[in-house]
Amino acid sequence: MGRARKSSTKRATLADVAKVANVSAITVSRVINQPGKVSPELGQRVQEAIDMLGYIPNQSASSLASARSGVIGVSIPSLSNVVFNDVLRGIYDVAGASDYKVLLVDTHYSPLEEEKMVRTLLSQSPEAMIITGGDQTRACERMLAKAGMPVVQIMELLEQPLDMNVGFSHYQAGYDVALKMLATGCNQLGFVGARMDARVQQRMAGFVDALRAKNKLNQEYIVTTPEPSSIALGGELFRSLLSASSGAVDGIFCCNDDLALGALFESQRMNIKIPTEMSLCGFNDFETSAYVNPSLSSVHVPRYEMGVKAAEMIINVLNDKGVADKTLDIGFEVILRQSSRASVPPQ
Amino acid sequence: MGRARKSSTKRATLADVAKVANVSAITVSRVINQPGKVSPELGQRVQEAIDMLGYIPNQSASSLASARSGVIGVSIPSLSNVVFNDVLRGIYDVAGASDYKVLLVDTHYSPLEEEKMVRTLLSQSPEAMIITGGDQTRACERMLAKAGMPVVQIMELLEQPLDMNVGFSHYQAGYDVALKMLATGCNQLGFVGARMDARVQQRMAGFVDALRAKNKLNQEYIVTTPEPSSIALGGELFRSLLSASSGAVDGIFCCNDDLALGALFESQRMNIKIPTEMSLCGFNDFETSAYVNPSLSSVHVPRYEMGVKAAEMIINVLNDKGVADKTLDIGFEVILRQSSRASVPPQ
DNA sequence: GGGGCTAATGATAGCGCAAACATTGGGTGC
DNA sequence: GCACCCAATGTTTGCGCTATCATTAGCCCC
Repeated sequence: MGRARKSSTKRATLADVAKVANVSAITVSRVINQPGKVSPELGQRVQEAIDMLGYIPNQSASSLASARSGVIGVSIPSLSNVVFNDVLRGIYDVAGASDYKVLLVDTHYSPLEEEKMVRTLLSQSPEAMIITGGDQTRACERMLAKAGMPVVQIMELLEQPLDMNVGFSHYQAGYDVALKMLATGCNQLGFVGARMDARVQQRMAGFVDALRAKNKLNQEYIVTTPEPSSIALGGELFRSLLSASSGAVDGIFCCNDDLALGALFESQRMNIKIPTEMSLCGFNDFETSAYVNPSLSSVHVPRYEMGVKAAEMIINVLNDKGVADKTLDIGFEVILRQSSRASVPPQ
Repeated sequence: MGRARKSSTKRATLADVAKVANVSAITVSRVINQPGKVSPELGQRVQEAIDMLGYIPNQSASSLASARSGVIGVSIPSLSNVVFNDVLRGIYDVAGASDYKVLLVDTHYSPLEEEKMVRTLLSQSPEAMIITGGDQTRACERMLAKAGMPVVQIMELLEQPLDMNVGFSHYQAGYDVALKMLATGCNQLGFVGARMDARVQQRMAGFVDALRAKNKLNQEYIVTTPEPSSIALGGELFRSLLSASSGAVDGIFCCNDDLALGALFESQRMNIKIPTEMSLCGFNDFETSAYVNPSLSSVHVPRYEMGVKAAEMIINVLNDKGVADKTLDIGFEVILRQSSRASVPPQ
């Protein structure tokens, strides 16, 4: 099958182009990679041969010969979590502008799978890597160190980054949310979390520590599950927390906006008044959160910028421009909306 | 900078491993690629050498020597549109299970950029390609044809697919939505669309044709914009349509759930009763749509399955298993919820 | 006007791996 | 006991490209 094909059955090579243009192979290579080094007339002749043959360079051969792949490896925990979309967009935008390709893998939130995926990425000889968080296995860290390439860890701020780091403090964000919710008059604060990956745990730790510091911590008001987040789950956990607290809770910090929206929609169905009977705050600031009624308080994170900065750091290092600071705190902002007591006008 | 590095400064090669294990290079290659062909003792010895050196195969060299890259190229119009996430997840799940890597590019909804990106993908010598829709440039089609590899076009059903095709009829979906909305008692139907890519245009065409067939078409009730969709935009377009129709419209088909949710939230703020004064229907069936109050009618599409099927088709062809049918209609389902007159119980 | 430059092009070699073919050393059948 | 076969391992070669080192021709300077 597929034997018969128009024109030559095999992909054209540099040598084919060279023959047609009546030049040496290396000249064709230069027309493609260093056009300035070839005289305009010859360049044009070669270009015509390239077009005629529909020549597309073989990147494997190029990588092998030059030890440069033009690939940046990126590892994220989940393709379905919208949060990573914006980051990815930032990475792709910057990488694309510099003619780097992005090889993307999904670790399903598992360090072991991450290790396997990083191995896969490394086998492609990327020139740099962007990975999520700091939960790598020892073996994974060793591979990365051995590879000796620029690495950026994103999403969170690490104590001891492998190399470079762009993120923000989830702990501080959780802490700030607690303080703000207390300031708006909540007295019985609860926490709802799902998936419970490292970053969610940090948010929770900050939230809990703040409550403890203010002597407002009630362990029974903390509901978590390893299940992945969803709006449906947010509704369920909301009900769980209500019954666990016998309805005493008057404010809930949900570890992300999925859960928070689920809680908000469920509270509407249960006829619980928001924010008068119940305050809600999410995390990640989805677009929906700003427009739902009542609008949802959340923590805004400049995710696109985080991706951009991570990619820029890498491009700079690859171009020997150096990097001012190996660690960048991209920050966050707690945004109080109508789902919080001291409500502000929409948007 | 970065000169000093632990252990050998260069990545270990097959030959290095071979020397340590005191075997030939090809034996090491076999341990990795065809373990059954090596005796267990030797295999073990080689494996130890691999572990000791932290050897990671060089995929570029492997691709060059074997003419197999293990890469599937995937091209989607947008990284930020959630719709493609589920499809991608399906593709990644199937590809990963068969040890194929996915190289993903983003065309920003531009056929010209798609052409450039396809060229980039082809330079990586993928073994197959998954691309979105049927709007390729002539040059792009030519490249793909010349490459002579399996290609699956996804998201929509094409009249003349380049090769294989998995999708559904956006036209039919739009048509069905119109009929269903009319059946629930709407009389003055409007359409709101953004981005207006090929698929949105097909939905609109189906919707419009159905209205025309029922003699219910009013061109003034059609509001579109080339801007990308968002919830915010949904609210704006909703207002536009209301004023364009002097408030006469009693049902709106939004080309996606972003716009529809924006319209729904805006209608709440304007105190327009849904569905009694206004019916709404979106497209894509986001999770939010099922849980928002009132819940939003939408068109459900099995996106994850679409990704899975596309990847499976490719894997089958690559394994010479053949494919039953080169075109697969994955279908859709119009789901009426509380935002439609003949409302059904939530969920 | 000759030494020494640069710009433009070419020849050669080798990147790391696997395909293809070669070799070895038992087993197997009768 | 001998022809045959297969399993296990090795040798050679080349995939398509670019780094490196020639080579040539023009050119500048004093």
